[in-house]
Amino acid sequence: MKNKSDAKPRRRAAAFEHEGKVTLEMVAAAAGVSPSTVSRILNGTAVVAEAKRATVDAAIARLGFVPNPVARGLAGGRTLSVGVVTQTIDSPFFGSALRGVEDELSRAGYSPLFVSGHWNAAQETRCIDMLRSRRVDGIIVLTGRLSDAALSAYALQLPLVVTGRNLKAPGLFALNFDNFEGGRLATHHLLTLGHRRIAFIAGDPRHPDAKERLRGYRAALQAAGIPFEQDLVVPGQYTEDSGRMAVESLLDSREAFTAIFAANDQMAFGAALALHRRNLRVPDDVSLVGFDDLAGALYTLPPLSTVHHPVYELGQIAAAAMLQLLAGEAPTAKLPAPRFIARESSRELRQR
Amino acid sequence: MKNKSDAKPRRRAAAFEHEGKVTLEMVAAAAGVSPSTVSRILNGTAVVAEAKRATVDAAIARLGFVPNPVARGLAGGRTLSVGVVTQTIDSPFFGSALRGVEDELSRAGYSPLFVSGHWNAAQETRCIDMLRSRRVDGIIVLTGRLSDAALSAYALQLPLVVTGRNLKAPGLFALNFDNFEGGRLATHHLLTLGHRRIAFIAGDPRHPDAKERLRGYRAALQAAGIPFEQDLVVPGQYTEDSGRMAVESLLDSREAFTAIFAANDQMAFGAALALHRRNLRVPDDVSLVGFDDLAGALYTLPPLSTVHHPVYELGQIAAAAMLQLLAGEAPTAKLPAPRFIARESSRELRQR
DNA sequence: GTAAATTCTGAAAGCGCTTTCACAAATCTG
DNA sequence: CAGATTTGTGAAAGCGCTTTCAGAATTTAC
Repeated sequence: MKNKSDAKPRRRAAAFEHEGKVTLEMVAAAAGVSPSTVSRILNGTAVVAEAKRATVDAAIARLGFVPNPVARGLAGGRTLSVGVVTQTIDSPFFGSALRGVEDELSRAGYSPLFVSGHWNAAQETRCIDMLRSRRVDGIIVLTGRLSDAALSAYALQLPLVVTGRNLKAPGLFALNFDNFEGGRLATHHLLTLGHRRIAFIAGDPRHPDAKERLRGYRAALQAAGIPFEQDLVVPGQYTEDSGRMAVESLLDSREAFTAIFAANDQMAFGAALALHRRNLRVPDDVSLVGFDDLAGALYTLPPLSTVHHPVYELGQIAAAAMLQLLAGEAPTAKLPAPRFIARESSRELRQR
Repeated sequence: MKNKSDAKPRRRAAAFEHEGKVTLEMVAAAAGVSPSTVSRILNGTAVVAEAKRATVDAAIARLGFVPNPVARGLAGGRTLSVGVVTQTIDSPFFGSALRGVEDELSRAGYSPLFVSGHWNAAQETRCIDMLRSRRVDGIIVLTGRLSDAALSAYALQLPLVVTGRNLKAPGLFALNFDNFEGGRLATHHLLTLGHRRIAFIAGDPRHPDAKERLRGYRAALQAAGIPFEQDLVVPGQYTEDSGRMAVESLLDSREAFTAIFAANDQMAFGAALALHRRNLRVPDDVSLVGFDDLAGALYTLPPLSTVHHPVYELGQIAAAAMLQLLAGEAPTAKLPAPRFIARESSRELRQR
């Protein structure tokens, strides 16, 4: 009795399955060849006589046959899917990257399998194990907290593309953006406008990108002969709210500044709100620049000056590199260099 | 020779595969039982003697066995994965929903497979076919352009959860937000503040939600005894830029208005920019309200008054409903009712 | 105490495809 | 033109699991 009710959904599922599904075997029968031959034609694994190939192609078309990726995965070890470890699927930053991955992968008939690591090494490890158990052909890791050593170890087992770090290891391709140069560019922009006291809202120091952006800030300062002041640097977490709080603590500290460089756009958005609340106008009272050039940066009031980070391309290039790895080639692609986009949130310093 | 280089990556992939993978068969051998028994214990398909169950559990733990979902999918028809047809993976709106889906699904050991339909019926059809070929156990369709008839047909073949429409069909569960009420609420809010000439930036009329929101706007107007004016409604596409253009055309038309209700937040963001460019201040010169309560609505200048749309919950509930469908139960969940969130972009009308 | 009904469990047949293996046919040597 | 190569193809063995089927071991019934 218990059994009966248990079986019900399963039986229903089974009924769903065999719904007019055309199998390779049926194609073989229809074309009068063996399944092996059909498989070979499908995969281009071996040369097949032109006549047979034509017959089989015709049969495939006539029957509307679509190979079953699940069976393929079991038999061949290839699933035509690649895992993508992202951090937060609903962030404007990763969203673009995922879209780039998706577009590029689907062009080659691959499907992405997205999982979120939530900036947590343990979680990321679990994600990767899950992806492996699902037999993905390769994994793209977008930034994250996993150690280089851990990643290198995984790369021994299946092709890996990682972003946000510089790392050389067998079976692994790393794609990095020049965050240092970006940080330098943004700071340089403010310096050019005459700003001398530039506050910096930093990202989490565990992030290599965050560290690099800070390094760029310091380098630009140094190049301009301006001493670095620790008190002008406030910590943030790459979220809007942390940007807001950073500005508040900055204002409370009574440290003088005429410009703010936020290590990412999201924090810049928060910073803008905090300034607004204190009746400070951007850019008249304070110049504000961000980093990443998120889609939203165009629609803040005023539109945000920022460092363009080609996030969509990042996803695309990472996916293309994965495809190359899978094809046994060695990817060489690089990300475009950072560009600063001056919009309306920054202006020349005027004497007050 | 050609063959040799072709074979290389494949062989490498094969080497990756058999990397210390523990199979069910090995567990069976270790526990001294048959594979069937192990399978039964894994799936709870039948009662197994307590002693054996213990031995097998021990063996599973000792060997660190993890069942292979691919094989399971082939053999049993269940893949523990559900397809999610979204429209744009990098939209702030869908991002939240996807996150809700992901969180809820993973709680039950299922994985989501995200694909983007890009507001295009043909593309969505392709996505669904792809998901079916990958043997997902069910599909969640977030809004989209597919006809109700097409969805009902799919629902006959595998469990379906759809959002953004009211639809009753076997094997299908529809989850809808009360967009009419939301539209009414937002308009009512502006009316309460004394506004009489309220412009409406509409969404694509092919969207049922967009139509409902407009209907809500009209209903509120009517309830207040204010005649509807076609010239105060301008078309948009749910994107920031379309919101910007809508306001520009509105301003160019010289139609008088004191408030704007944008049918979604993204258009409200664009609208805010357009107003700013024309030196109109929000909310002093024009009140502005949106719809959706995206994460970004908190960080616009000024923070946007809007209708809260529980998008994350939408994803969660959709996923939970799918899980119920899969378990053979009939879901009954409903979305919370719309709430209006008054922030700082709207204020009482003052005589000018 | 035997016949009948219940459990529990293993053998074996797939799921839909890939891939080795071997063999027949075609092509090439000298 | 016999022997050595090189194709092109089919048979069959999996991939790792689920699930029927039927037999063995218990339990229940009369």
